[in-house]
Amino acid sequence: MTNEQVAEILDQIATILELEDENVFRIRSYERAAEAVRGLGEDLAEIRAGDGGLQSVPGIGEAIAAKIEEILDTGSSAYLDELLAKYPPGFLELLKVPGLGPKRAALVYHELGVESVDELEEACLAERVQELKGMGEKTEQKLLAAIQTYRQGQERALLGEILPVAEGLVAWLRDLDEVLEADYAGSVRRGRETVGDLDLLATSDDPGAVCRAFAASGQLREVELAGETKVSGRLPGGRQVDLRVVEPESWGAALVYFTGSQQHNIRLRERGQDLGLKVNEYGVFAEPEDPGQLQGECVAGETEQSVYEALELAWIPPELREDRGEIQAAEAGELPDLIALEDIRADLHVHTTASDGRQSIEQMAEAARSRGLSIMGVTDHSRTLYVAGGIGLDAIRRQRDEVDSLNERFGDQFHVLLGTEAEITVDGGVDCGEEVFELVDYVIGAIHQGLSSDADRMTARVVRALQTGLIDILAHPTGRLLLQRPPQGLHISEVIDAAVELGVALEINAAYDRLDLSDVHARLAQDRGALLAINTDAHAIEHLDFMRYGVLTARRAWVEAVTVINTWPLSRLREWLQSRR
DNA sequence: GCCGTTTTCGGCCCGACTGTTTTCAGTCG
Repeated sequence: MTNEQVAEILDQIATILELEDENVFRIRSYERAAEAVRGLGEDLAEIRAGDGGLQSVPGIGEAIAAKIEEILDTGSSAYLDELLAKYPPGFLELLKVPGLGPKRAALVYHELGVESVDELEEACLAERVQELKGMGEKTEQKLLAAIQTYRQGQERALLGEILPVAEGLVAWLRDLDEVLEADYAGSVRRGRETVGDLDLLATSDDPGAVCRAFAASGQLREVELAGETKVSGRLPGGRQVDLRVVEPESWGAALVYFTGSQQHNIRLRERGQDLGLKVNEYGVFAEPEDPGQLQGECVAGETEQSVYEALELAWIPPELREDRGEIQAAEAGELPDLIALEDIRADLHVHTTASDGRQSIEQMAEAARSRGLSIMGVTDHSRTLYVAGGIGLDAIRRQRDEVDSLNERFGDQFHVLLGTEAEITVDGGVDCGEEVFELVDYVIGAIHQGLSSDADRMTARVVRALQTGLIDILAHPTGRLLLQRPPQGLHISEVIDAAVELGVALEINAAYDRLDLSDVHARLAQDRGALLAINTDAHAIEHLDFMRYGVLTARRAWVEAVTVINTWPLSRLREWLQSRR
């Protein structure tokens, strides 16, 4: 049972409790527990066996701990099964239709016997929904439109697909005369690996004008809602976009509010309550002096710093705003000094035409240099990876000569290291013979084949490969492809421990469909004392720009520059590689 | 259901928008 699977069960329980009109705080507890589980780097089984057990996790108490233990032992929850039995199979799908929440889903089920999205559509077309209490003709039409939206699918998109779009829209907004400031917020600003929609924020003395201009701009395929302070619509690809425009004095408060995860925001507001302050998207407000007033004096709001300061907290970087301990750290003045893109000197995982890349070593090196890097490592695939044009000894000899002459030309301006991306074989061997090992400066180990074996065997295979002493960096450790292929069943905790013991650096592969290690795993790795490497795995010049996604993931993992070998100067990097031989 | 330098019981974030309503429920973020 993976943490994600357990989290999904907890979420399902919460969803059905909503249908049952249960106590909202009980529902929130399940939701918070699910999020807490998703934020764990270690497997639940491991935490269960450790000090304090499952209840050491904030948000998991006696009752939910018992349910998680049952899920870990049996693979399911009797409580969930009991709840599910009250509804037809597939009923929960109904709740994915935008605008149809638990109350109305329960209503159409009990009153009309609607059990699925298809049946909901039939009921709407038959004009039976509008006869229900609290429903009407307009609601029915909206539901029909929402069903179409739902069927177009694409619940989430990759960060790397959305971030450039967000930047384009922000630039467009900033160009408007009426706009004072503009930025993107939401999960994009937090740097989450996938995002559901795009949140934009702007300030203006004339919000209505900004909204009208945006709605009429042609940036959106369709406009779903256009008010004086808010515009909702869909991008040409169908992705949802929300723009909110606030007065300048609320800029910071709005940015905080629209950036933080729901749990982070709840924590902030609870903290405000404790301090006698009310926090909302317009500012931080003192208690009203006389009871007649709705709202007290505004004590902060123009900048994010002012909002956090009013809550007696240090400013929290957006990537940390997930309720994963950042508020406690900000209170104690113990926030990490997060790595930044400017800290990166090297990209150590780059392919060329020698295997399956599109450009030569020289072209990739020039491109890396023009991007401000001072070191690049060439790591074409090793021979056994036929499908990617893996190369053998002769080709690596030629690369060695080419790299050496390039370095002569670059002098101390830039340096190319020669590596190899060596295949980890099914038996835990490393496809890197003695002669190749002597020719290269370092070895990246990776698995591309035989991905289907079970977790115990997979873990043993990777650990054995690390123990050969041949590998300096373990590439994309779990092999996941976001929205396509789940991570390997791999006991990541054991792999991390082995990496720490053997001094192997674990990669955060920055390709935005991988981001592997993930944020939670990278955080665990740093906590355990592992070294990390952030590499683009570029197969073409433009892929070198993926570095930002790797850095965002590292920041979400609370990673500091000192942990990441790509931030080291050449002398230190060389020293480290030498010491491993 | 969780949690606690004011509590082991009694609290628990806040607001916008919409459509249906004579004052509010549902949904969303």
